[in-house]
Amino acid sequence: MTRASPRPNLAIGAYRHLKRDIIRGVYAPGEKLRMSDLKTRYDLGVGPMREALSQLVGERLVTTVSQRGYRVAEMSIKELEELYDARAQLEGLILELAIARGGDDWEAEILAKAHALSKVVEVHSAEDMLEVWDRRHQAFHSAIATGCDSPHLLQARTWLFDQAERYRHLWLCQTVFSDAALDTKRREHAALTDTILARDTAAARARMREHLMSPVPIIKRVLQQRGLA
Amino acid sequence: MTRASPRPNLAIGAYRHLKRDIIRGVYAPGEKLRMSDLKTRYDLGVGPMREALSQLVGERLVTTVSQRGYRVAEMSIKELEELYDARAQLEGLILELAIARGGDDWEAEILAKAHALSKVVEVHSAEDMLEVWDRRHQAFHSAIATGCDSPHLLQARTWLFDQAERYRHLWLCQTVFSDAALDTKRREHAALTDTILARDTAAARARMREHLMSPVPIIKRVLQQRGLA
DNA sequence: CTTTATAAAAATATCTACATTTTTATAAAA
DNA sequence: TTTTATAAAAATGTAGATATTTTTATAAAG
Repeated sequence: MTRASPRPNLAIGAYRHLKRDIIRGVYAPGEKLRMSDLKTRYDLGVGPMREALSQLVGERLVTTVSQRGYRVAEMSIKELEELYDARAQLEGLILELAIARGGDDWEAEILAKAHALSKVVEVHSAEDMLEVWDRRHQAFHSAIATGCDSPHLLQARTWLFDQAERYRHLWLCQTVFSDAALDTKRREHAALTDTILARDTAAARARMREHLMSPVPIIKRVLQQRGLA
Repeated sequence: MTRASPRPNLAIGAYRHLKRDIIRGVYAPGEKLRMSDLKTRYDLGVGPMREALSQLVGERLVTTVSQRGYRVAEMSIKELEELYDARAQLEGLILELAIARGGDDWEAEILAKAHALSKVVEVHSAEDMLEVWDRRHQAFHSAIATGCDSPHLLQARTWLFDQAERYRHLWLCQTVFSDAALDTKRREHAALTDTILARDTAAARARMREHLMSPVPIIKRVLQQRGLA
């Protein structure tokens, strides 16, 4: 009988909650995070709140200068472009390794996840985009990546994803896919899956890059509208 | 006149100090980090110490379970092998991008750093390995990587390096290079530099991988001697 | 108008006391 | 011997008080 899992301490809840709020754009890029406000919003004292912030600093979603408080990390078009390029590059590497290393179970998992994703035939709201489509979308891509059989590369991938998530959130909230757009995405995913199952590395990499970069112009426009250079 | 930089808070110093101690093996893998001991050793109270630990948890050098305290992350041969493979893969990607993107200044910087590294003609102690040779060695490799022109990929690289640093430390402390070994390393670095300057991506990648993986058998033996599977 | 100086208000960072949880030591039962 | 129960000791986590630093508001000087 293993020991029961202890109740998570307050810092853990605050970390999760604040991280989620940052990603969802509750705070503007560069916005000051004042302790008096945070204590109230997340219902805890200074100590655990500072712990949560420390972790988010380590994750680069929050910046800090001693005695000058904490701020949400900035966003910019320049960062967007470089970040998405970096993600596409790493995803290409991971995909190549997965194609070389992944077995039958890996293929089966991709097909299962692609199927679940394709079953989303209509979305009505930004909430649907986030909670329904994008969950399955992420699961699909994770299934592909898992074949690389490298926990550390997957962690680096996760970190880049976390950095990109604020930008992705802009895209997903801005964009409610029409039926036609969903159909287009379904085709993209199917074509990507085909190249992967065919173990055609070059084609898979090209499709993956194109697929990953497709939200960039949309996000760019949103950032421009918000006056972020 | 810009504002003076405020004095770093206590958590920052503790973070740096503890991180350094972990990397240098002051604590064994998996060792319990007891707050009463940490407070004394790093001369501060619970609050800032917990902040420092939070950041190290985010960096995966420390693990924690609520109510059960903190521990230094484990090490293993399995992790060593996967981590070094991941590093070699990412370094290969970064090298390929650097060769495609780097200009004349980048080449000049590599030559300068290679030159400084080659000037180390003898090392007498583990301290020399760390403070003299390895500083220049890291600077050489960083100069190469910088050409990829992707801050996010470089950050992912840094994170992998941090994960590897405990393992590297075992190697560097275990291994005081003889003059002959230094000469061999010098040749490796020169050959690597040649392939880079020749913009021969395939050859450069192959040499880089071989070079990066060369400490693995040594580290493996050290881990085995210490009973880490 | 801008700059400088000052005081007050607000924010930041840390320590300590203390409630809660976990671990350790010990004794008894199986 | 191992397992169980109990109490004591130790460790963990947090709130609140407080010292320090920064920011804001205001007035005076240039």
